[in-house]
Amino acid sequence: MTLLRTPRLGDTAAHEPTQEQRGIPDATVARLPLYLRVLTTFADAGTATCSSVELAEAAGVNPAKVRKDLSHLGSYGTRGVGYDVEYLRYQIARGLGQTQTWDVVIVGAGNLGSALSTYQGFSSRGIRIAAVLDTDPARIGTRVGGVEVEPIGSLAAVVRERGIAIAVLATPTEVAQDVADLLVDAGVTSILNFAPAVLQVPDHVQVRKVDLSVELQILAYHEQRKSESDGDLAAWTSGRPAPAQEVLR
Amino acid sequence: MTLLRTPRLGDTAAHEPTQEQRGIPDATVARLPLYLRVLTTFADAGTATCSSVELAEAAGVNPAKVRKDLSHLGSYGTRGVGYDVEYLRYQIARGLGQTQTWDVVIVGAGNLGSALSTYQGFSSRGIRIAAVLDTDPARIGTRVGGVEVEPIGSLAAVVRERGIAIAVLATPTEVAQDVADLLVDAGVTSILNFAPAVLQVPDHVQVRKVDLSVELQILAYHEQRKSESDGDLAAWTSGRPAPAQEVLR
DNA sequence: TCCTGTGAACTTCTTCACAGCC
DNA sequence: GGCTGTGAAGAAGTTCACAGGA
Repeated sequence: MTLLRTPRLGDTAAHEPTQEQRGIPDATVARLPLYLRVLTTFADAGTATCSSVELAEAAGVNPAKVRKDLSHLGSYGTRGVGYDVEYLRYQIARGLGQTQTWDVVIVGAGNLGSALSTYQGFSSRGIRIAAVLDTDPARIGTRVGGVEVEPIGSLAAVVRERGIAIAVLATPTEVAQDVADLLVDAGVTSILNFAPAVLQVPDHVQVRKVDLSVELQILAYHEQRKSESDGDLAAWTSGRPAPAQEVLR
Repeated sequence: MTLLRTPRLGDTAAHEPTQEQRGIPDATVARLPLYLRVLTTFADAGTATCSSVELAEAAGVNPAKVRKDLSHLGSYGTRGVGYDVEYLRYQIARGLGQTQTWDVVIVGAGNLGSALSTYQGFSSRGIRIAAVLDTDPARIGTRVGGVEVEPIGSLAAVVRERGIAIAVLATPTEVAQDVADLLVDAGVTSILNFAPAVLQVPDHVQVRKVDLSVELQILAYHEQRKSESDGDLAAWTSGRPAPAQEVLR
């Protein structure tokens, strides 16, 4: 047995990313808002200081992960003591870009769009619903969540005048790509897509997708596995008929 | 310097996971529903066969990833040819546990709960909204998406009688933990949580969280980075005042 | 003593590249 | 020749464990 190892790439330390602040890992970015929320509850409760363990417990993650995550922002803790709640809160907010408020346009004033428009909790997280658009004349002019629904034709003007970079796509799937094209043309560079469609957009536009049925399908997969190991290991061949939900307790 | 290394765990190869079918990687499970959807559009278009490249393009992922993902289910392709659309569709559905329909209860008939109740597209993915519950007397008895809203007191009976394992938590944050406790007591073992709260549940209950503001906050973070590198590298010190959104094109 | 910050081990996921079969 | 299935490399993320400052 030889155990030869090819040399590793990525050892080109010649041009390091300069310093901190050059790119926080995706996984960390996804957790920072969670820490922020926890710190806000701490602050509301009058807690001035917290340890990584306390933060971790409240956020439901591993303490080492908290420390590693925070270390990507800088060294804002004090050894032997912990983190100053207010100071850390500010630093995370700054790292996330929450020192400014981001105006967002929602396209689609259906059930989901309306739900999002009325969602309490955006404003305290640096998000403001600046406009809601729809094509349906019956919806245009009505108010959802304090914002008047405007025709989709206003998109370009709305984006330009209100300096909007982020859009929420909450239309039916069939028109999702067309709306995405309109958004890109209007100058939007980030799209949160609730339609179960793969959007085609230029490279400079980022898309995040939230797929509600996928989430349930994932849960269903794990439920299936539970019920498989839950006694009836027996039926385990191939396309056995659906075992009826009563089996699931 | 000693360089002592604690012995490695996980070398107990004595009890290997037996075979395939023992656990599909999480990342793969999260993508299978996407493939399923693509295959359905292929089938609707009359396509009988497809390659990993075609599937990958339609799903917006890397072809190698598609093949690796599918290999976790078994060997259902034909070398030199590709995959039979119908056959693969069935195999993925089976792998995901979609040969049966999963009844789901939604708790909270507010805007979000209503939006979910009326969401078209669950049914074709093996999900059926079996019940919608709320505490508000004004909502009880009304119909959302063809289902009559029932009082939260019916939870235990509903879960038992309809054999429900999966719940959607779409209540205000303040009551989320209380409702989660009720769900667990009623026998629910999977929760899709839309409330921005970290739920405390027993080990046998799995929780997936969808946090709408977090998604927007992540997009905002990347927007911030774009605008930083977009010319004004200059202002890069510390808590500089928000640069007004006009900068963002 | 306590708790952060971090190198390094470990795990998981992604991508490459090619052997093998049609 | 074309395309799958997969070992192995590479990248990213997680966790451990401990050095070191308060």
